[in-house]
Amino acid sequence: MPISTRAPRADSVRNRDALLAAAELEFAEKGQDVTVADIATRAGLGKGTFFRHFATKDELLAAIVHGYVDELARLGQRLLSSSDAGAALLNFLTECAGQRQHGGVEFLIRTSESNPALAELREKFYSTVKALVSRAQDSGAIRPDITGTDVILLMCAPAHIVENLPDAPPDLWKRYLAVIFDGLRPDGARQLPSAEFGIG
Amino acid sequence: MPISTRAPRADSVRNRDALLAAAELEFAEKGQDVTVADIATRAGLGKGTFFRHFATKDELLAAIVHGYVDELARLGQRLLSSSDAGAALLNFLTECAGQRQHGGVEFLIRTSESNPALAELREKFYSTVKALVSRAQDSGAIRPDITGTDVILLMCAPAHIVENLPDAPPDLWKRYLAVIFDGLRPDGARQLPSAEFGIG
Amino acid sequence: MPISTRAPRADSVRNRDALLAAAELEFAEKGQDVTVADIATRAGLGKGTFFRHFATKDELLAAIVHGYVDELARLGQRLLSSSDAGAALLNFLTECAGQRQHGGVEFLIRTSESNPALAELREKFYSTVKALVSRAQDSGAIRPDITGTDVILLMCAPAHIVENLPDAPPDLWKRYLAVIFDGLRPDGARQLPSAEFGIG
Amino acid sequence: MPISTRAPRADSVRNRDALLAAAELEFAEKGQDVTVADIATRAGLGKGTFFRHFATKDELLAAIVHGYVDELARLGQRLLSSSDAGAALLNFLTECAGQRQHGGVEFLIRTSESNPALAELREKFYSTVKALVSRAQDSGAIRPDITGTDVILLMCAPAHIVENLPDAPPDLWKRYLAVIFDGLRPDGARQLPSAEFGIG
DNA sequence: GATGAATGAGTATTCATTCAT
DNA sequence: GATGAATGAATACTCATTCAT
Repeated sequence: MPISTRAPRADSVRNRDALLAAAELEFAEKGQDVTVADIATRAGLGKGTFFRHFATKDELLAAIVHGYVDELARLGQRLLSSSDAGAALLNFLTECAGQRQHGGVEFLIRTSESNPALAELREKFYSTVKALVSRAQDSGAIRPDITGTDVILLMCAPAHIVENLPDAPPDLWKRYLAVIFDGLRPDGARQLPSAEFGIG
Repeated sequence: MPISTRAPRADSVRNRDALLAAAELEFAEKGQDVTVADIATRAGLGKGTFFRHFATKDELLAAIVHGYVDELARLGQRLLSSSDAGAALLNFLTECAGQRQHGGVEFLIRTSESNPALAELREKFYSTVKALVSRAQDSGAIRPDITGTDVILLMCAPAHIVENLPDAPPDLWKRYLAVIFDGLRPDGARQLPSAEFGIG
Repeated sequence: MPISTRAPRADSVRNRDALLAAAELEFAEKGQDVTVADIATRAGLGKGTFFRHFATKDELLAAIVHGYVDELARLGQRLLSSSDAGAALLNFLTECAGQRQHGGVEFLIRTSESNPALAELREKFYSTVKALVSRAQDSGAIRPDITGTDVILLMCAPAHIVENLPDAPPDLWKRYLAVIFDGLRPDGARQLPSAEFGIG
Repeated sequence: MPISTRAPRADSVRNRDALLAAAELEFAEKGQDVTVADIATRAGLGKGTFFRHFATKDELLAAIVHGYVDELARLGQRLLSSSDAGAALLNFLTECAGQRQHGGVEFLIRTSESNPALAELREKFYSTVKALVSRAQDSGAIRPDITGTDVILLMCAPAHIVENLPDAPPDLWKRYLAVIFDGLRPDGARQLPSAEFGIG
């Protein structure tokens, strides 16, 4: 098969990426009220093209989340071989909270099983986090009564706290990640209630 | 004057309360996308009745928030005279996070000055929290590098973390409040970044 | 029967008049977009009272028109005995166009037969105008090819022309009544088309 | 480029025209209370299609008025070079009053400056009428104490007079234009009151 | 494959009219 | 009799999704 069959595919990939990038920018600027038309226009494409790539607006959302969480999961995997397990977890959480689309993990947590690709990724992401937490606990950096589920849930808090906060410095979330991470440390840890809940 | 002259007004109050209650339930269930029609139906009333009581959907929201935050502000004021300042702050945060409509404080933080009653309440609430934090710091229960703004922002996190989480035990938020509160303690506190932001 | 039975009736009349007066003021201020609530409030009454006096908003409108047109019809009757028939017609048209509620005649013209009182009044009003026109023609003040119907229809024009005209002097309508009246005079009158239409 | 690339646009234009036509019919039948839904239905289209073509109900109105008045303004310009200035003005006024959508000029007079295209057209239209009047006065066909503003305002009267008049012959308005035009003639003209008002 | 026109269900809000008190 | 609370049909406008070109 000649090059001609590849050309449209290359175009198609480019369009898909353009839509994803445009959507991220739009979401970052306008929050949840973004319209499909806005995304398509920003990508320089027609609405019809949008729906050729994503059957649904939600599917685009899932694709964004997938790309984002996949990246984090890979990072987590890499950090599993770090020698300083406590620093590894902190690095990981910093990346998780710091990215533009922090909403990714939240979305992942709350999305139903309807999307198989996402469900699979979720398993991978969760187990990675749990492994990171486990190693950090073994190294004494994190208190032992904390579960992987706890960290997964607490992970989104710093970014959410500063979301939509007018006039806040852009790295304010680092401050709240620091507080929460201090809360995860063994120093002066008090007894925690209700441990029986596990996610994933 | 017999009760009969007040009766119609009593009905009206009952309806107003029904609308507020219905709205809280709907918000809790469906998030921010609740429709006026749903609220009215849930309250067993017609749409028109909704608008007799609240000129606008936003006005209802403001009313819910006001009632909720006002209660918390009063509680905070009472706790200011408690002898154990650390316990007082923890009690306060527990109340804040534990109520159904935890979104109230978040809403308060992000609302513009357009509603004077709410703006005034915000001042009162903020200064109460700051006073509680200050006293807790003086008593040594809270680390000194934390500001009132920090506590105001962190306050909403526990409830938000568990929001919309399927199958979670109803008091799971207490666990995350405990972690965050441990992070606010002086024990093993690490240096915090970017302190120059102040809210209110 | 003692005085007590008269008191409510006096009140009733007072309320009805208050509603009529309030409605005229509201219409004058806000045009056609007046609401029943506005009228009732301006009259210092409840909406329920409004509907006790007028089964329908339209019925109130009809009542206003009736009062207004009735006054004009009486004036017309009086002017029928004036010695100067031309001046009588001009006086009459001036009154018709000059009143606040000039819309009355228009309303009368366009209203269906559904309101018997109004239908009867219409007959009286029309015949009065026709008589005034006829006398003016006999006296030579008005051209002979003009019908009563013509005058009835032209009557509303001056007031309508200046209606809703921003910054116009309040008596601008007199200017256009003068032009139209000059057009009704015999001097230099040209042939008129299509005379076969008769109203009333 | 074959026709096929233009075909979708042709459809769109057809729909736009259908909406304009439907709107004119609806306005003519029901006055100002026409609903967007009615217009769309009459055009055989969905509501959404209406808003694809006109961002707002008012914008459609403006489009109708613009098309109509623009045509009249062009006619007026052409008539400016006619040799019989009096006949030219009468022709012009006949066209103005005779069109279905006579409301255009009225709308133009009363519309605020919010629409720049319309504001510009208004200037053009006004100056054209004023020029026609001026020429007619110079030729002795029109009395000298009449202003362009007077003619602009009087212009709408014939059509308005017969508007919504049941059972009236369709050209009845010509009769009232004739009367008014006779009133504009110098023959037997009486003194006019209050000349100091100027529009445009 | 790409485009953008068409669609129509959905949303907040208004207001004449009814009815319980 | 008076009141004003309740009602719900009606209205302009939005937006995800479909489909003809």
